[in-house]
Amino acid sequence: MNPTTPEAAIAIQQELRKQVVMADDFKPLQTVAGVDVGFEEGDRIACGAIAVLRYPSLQMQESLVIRRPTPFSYIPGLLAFREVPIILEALASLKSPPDLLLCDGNGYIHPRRCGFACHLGVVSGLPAIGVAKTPYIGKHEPLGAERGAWQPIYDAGEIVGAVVRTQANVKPVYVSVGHRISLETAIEIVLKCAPKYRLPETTRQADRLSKGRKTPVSLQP
DNA sequence: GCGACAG
DNA sequence: ATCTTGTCGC
Repeated sequence: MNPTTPEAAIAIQQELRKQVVMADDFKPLQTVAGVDVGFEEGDRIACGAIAVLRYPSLQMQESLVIRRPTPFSYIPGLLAFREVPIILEALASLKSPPDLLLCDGNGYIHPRRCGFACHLGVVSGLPAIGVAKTPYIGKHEPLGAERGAWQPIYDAGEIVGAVVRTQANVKPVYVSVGHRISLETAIEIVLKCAPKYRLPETTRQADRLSKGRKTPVSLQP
């Protein structure tokens, strides 16, 4: 699972995509985890963070941060090979594995239908959802301004994900299947995890941790 | 052929 | 992703 060339990495993605399960396959959620990777010293150090929250209260249950040398530079389409290894290592150190992962980055919204969330979901075996902050591929109809509004994203005649408005009059997020979940359920969970801010609470906490911040970002100020 | 391109 | 202050608005 450690490709030396982009071609080898692409070959791995094409194998992993066959293992992606795009239907709900998990027990009632008790915990959801946000995963994020930040970088320091201008890309030399990768900082992997995981925030495990209880569901649906979204109260922090466990968090963890680890630092490792950065494998290689970012290549569009191959983000997972740069960030999945450190997250896998962090996951293995948790007291108890989360019931579902909310990833920073796309899942099925990917040129080969195997973005970060699919990749991490398959190799970890855990249910996963992709939540990206900016568009990557595909097109969609205009989106309503109210919280909860969403539109499917199409690419090559296929629905690959959805643009979802998590807060009224705020930029939407891009949601897609990672592993062991349907797009419909993924949208529902993302909305439940983002009751107050644009990004899911899981992602916000993991992001805070990966940036070395110590004080929790407020959920109820 | 010429850009665009998650984090 | 990261480099970076103040500033406009609710």
